[in-house]
Amino acid sequence: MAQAQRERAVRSDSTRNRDAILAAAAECLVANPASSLADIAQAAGVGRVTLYGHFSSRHELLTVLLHSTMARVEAELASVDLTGSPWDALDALATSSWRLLSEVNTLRGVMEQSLPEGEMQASHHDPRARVEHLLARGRADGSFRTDQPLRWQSACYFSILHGAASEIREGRLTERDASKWIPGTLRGLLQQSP
Amino acid sequence: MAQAQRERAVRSDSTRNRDAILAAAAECLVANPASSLADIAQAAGVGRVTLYGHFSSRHELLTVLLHSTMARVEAELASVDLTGSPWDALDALATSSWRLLSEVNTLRGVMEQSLPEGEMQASHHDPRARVEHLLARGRADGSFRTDQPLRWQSACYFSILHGAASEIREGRLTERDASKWIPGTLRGLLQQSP
DNA sequence: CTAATCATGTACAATAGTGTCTGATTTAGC
DNA sequence: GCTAAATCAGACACTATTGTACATGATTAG
Repeated sequence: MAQAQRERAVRSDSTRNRDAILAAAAECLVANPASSLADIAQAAGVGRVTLYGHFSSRHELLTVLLHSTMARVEAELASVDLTGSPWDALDALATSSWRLLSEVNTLRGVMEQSLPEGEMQASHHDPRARVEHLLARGRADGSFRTDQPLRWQSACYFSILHGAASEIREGRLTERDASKWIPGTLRGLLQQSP
Repeated sequence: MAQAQRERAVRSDSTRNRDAILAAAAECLVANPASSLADIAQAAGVGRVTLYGHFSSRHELLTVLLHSTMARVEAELASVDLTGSPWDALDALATSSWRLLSEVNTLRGVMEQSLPEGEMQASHHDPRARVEHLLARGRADGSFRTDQPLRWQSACYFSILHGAASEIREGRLTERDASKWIPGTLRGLLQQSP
């Protein structure tokens, strides 16, 4: 078996269009979760039928998009050095990933109501696990406050990141400002109460 | 003018059904923003045509629902005593309103993508104005940290409340726990850094 | 240049939601 | 009990989206 004959290599514009479709899908769906495939195809600069040449259904497009975005997040997160103090690790993790994390979060929401029911359990590593691991370390060595459950602190962490992304989408905040205020806010969230 | 003859009073089951429809709409739309009018009518225990007897279109139902929910929020917020210390006022405001606030926030999101474009500017008082007024007072008297913009702190305030509501919807948090952890978290958000 | 691959446009069927109309039936106010 | 008001079920036209089929035109590797 194993592709007996690949008489021709994959055409270059094919992969280029495929990437354009995925990029356009991410952009459209984040802006408006109810975007149709026609909208996405138009935003990608291809015909609607071409989209079906690459993804056999809306469901498949969403699935591939979610997985590819999560893979980018994983790659980004894996490259962050978390060996320093919990505070430094927190800053590094947040500033390097808040943008992507909120995107994957939004896409996850789109899929949840696009799929019949259920499905969706975290594919690969849940980014939350990484955050909670860091939180556990900071709590263990006395850096972070421990009068609140770890799960709650994790939820607040993502709430802040997601909220910042929303503010940006609605034009009330710039990316630069978000990057500037997020670290200090997360510190306030986790430091011991006086 | 002014209803020349009201030969009959409004029938009681009519207003009862109207209320049931609004309640069901809030419940359905928060759970699934793409709920159809048929879903809502069924959840309210009435026929689909009866719904059209009360609201001439999906748009009108959403508008009335948003306004009525915001009116409840306004009433709830107006009854909160904010004259004490900024910290106490913050606790009171958050614990008495986080549930409703997140509901109105979700409905606002549903409407934004259901209306053609634009519209939607805050009807009546934006609940945010009330929060920002309190924030301004706490910043002025030195209670809250001032090394971050007021708008950012306001955004974080709503992010925490909205995030807590999301966690509850997904079953990872109970209402009791949310009420327990929210005040302490908001304090950490606003207190001076050490 | 050549030939296979891919993109394109149009057309079509199937499905789902919206909004309207009809007539029959039940309900509640007086 | 009478009567107006409100409900209900079913059917209809309209629109939008999804997914498929087919014939034609463009692109690119070799």
